[in-house]
Amino acid sequence: MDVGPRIRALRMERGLSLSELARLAGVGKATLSGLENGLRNPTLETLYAITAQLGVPLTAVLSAPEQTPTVRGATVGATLLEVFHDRDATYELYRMRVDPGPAQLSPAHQTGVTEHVTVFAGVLRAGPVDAPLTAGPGGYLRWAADVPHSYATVGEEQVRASLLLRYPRPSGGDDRHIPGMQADDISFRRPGNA
Amino acid sequence: MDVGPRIRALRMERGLSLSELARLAGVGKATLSGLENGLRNPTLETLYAITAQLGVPLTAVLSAPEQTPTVRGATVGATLLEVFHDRDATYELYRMRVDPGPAQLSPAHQTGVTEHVTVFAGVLRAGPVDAPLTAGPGGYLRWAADVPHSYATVGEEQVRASLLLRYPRPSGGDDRHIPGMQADDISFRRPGNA
DNA sequence: CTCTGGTGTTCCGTTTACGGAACGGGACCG
DNA sequence: CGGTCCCGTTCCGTAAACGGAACACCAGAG
Repeated sequence: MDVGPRIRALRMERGLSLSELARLAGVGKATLSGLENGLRNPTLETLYAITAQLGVPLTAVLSAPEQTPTVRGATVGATLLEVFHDRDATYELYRMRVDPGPAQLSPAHQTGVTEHVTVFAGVLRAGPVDAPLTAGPGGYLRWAADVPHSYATVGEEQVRASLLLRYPRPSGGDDRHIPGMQADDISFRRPGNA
Repeated sequence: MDVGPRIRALRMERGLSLSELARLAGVGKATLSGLENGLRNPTLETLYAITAQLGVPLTAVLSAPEQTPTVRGATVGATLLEVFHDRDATYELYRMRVDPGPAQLSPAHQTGVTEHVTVFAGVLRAGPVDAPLTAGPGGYLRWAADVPHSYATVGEEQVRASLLLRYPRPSGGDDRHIPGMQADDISFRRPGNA
């Protein structure tokens, strides 16, 4: 939630001095300085004026820290994940690459979480450690993610897939649908290949 | 940037009264009330206390207003957009549905922004208003989005597509690749159908 | 009807984020 | 050396976001 370092990094990237950015954004130098150093608690208005001038949305400086696990590549040949997440925090979309080698393990998530994987390339064997599933290109897997689970390639080909992490609905709690968005919508399945 | 309505909606979803949420979040009722009604310009600290209590990340209530056009269903048969966005704010992914009828218009975005559309179903005619492009199922379109552009169906079938909004790289500025993510990765194209 | 317990809004004194100006510190030049 | 021109930080009066209390309103109970 401390946006200071991020703001400063973005400003530096653009080769702007503090004075310049303050002038461009129409905020006081004192404000920007204090903000970058974490000495102030900016209002949305102030923060927006600055991020808009930097050309990034507010969300760029507000990483949701504990909400996005982001298990990015721990060891060599490990899985590599890229992150999307929706605004209601009910699901997160990852790009996954699994390289040949020992299986990648993922700890149990909170109860109610489900994982949906659609394979693009390669053959993936993934799911609960005691009952993994297998899918090839175009294939689709799904499992409850409240137990430890694993990902591994079958054969020597790298696997490319999408991974959808579904969190239980904040209210209600049924798992039937995401409002305005069907699971199929992001399953990357070939059209006409139900 | 007016987070009020979103906060109120989230609170309602959870069946919380204003007084309850204010107490849970440790903020004054006056603050929450004024905030929901857009009469105040909250600090990050205040906003975070509330969103944390609602169980959503800050980003859930901060739709980047003019950065995400989000032309959600203005008129009957209008386009409907669903949002993803990455954490580096270099691209945003939408699901798009275009219903038959008059073309949907979108104003120019900031310079350097490109749009990439991949059609799932139906036939789409979209692009700069003076030079639209056409694509059917599996087809792919791309154009610079710094001019007004439009979306329309060809024929009476509803169009379903993905829309990728690419913002210019903060540093560098070339359009060659998204770090760790190739355009192809999210093009929804059929594998083996370059 | 009155009373009680809840809602959300408004009043108001306190706290604090705000921007302009003043400041200290280098880099460069004469 | 002094003078100039940037940088980023600190000072300080003003504007505004803050929380607590008072308020108007409504629903149900007695």
